[in-house]
Amino acid sequence: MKLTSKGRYAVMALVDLARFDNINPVSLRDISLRQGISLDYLEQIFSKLKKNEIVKSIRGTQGGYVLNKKPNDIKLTNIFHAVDEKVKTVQCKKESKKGCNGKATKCITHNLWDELETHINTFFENKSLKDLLNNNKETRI
Amino acid sequence: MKLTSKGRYAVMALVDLARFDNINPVSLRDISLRQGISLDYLEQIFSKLKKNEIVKSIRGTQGGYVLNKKPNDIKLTNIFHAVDEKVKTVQCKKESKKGCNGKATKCITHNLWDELETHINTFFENKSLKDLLNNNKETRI
DNA sequence: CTAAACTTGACTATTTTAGTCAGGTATATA
DNA sequence: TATATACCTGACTAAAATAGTCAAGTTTAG
Repeated sequence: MKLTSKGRYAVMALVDLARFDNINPVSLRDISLRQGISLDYLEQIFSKLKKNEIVKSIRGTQGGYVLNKKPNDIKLTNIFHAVDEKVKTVQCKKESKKGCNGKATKCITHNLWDELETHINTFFENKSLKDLLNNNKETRI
Repeated sequence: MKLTSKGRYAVMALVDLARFDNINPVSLRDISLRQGISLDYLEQIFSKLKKNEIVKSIRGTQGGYVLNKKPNDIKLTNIFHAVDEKVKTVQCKKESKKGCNGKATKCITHNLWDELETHINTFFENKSLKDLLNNNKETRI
């Protein structure tokens, strides 16, 4: 099980953004350069972040992106949800008629995977952008 | 981030095996039928489980597989490790010269991903086959 | 008016996943 | 001893997901 680049990039970019948006909007070009992420790819990601009201955009020269909420109110859950990074541990549909794998009985490890999913999601719900900013004060450039 | 079928199947198959191996070795054919997993795929998986000394094999008619340890001593970690299901949250090599993404500075979210990885692995280290058997006593066929 | 920056949608190479397929070899049992 | 059952091994492959690229815009500060 691995985290995709899209999810990782989204978080990296937002942390980067959060550190610099106090004064002016931050351009994707800058984030791209600082974080080593393709500009085109960042554009896709920020389009989703915007749709989910995590960031606001300002067009034109000197434009860029700004956080749309306080860092403390942006949880990893929100970010991942925005970019479609979901935690999936089971194949079977929840509450489907037949249960798991088209079988009559619930698959024997179903509870386990549900537990795992909850365990991971809890982590994401308890981490906000603010936590990450605090974490990185030491290594601030 | 999602769990692959290989990891999920490995656990499902072992739980199935653990429930039936008290008397005789369990054939992959039976597991395949009960769990709805392709026999050929199961063979690949069990080859790895055997190499990692999680199961023993008995060849020939009436043969099959048997657990090689007590259910309490088989943790999810061991199973996942055996079938190469690893938890990967970072792209960058740990302790590489350049740090993350070929950059001079450690990527700003590195600690976060390490934390996440640990969080998930802790779950796997604390769950054993025995826990799963207990969990499913109610639904036992 | 023009360069910087956001906006949108389509396209694609690569990698991973989830298997299949085709041959084996060992052994219990009749 | 014949045979069916079951393990064993390696190569192959279709489909999906990932991680982007590419092209053609629109907006706006200066």
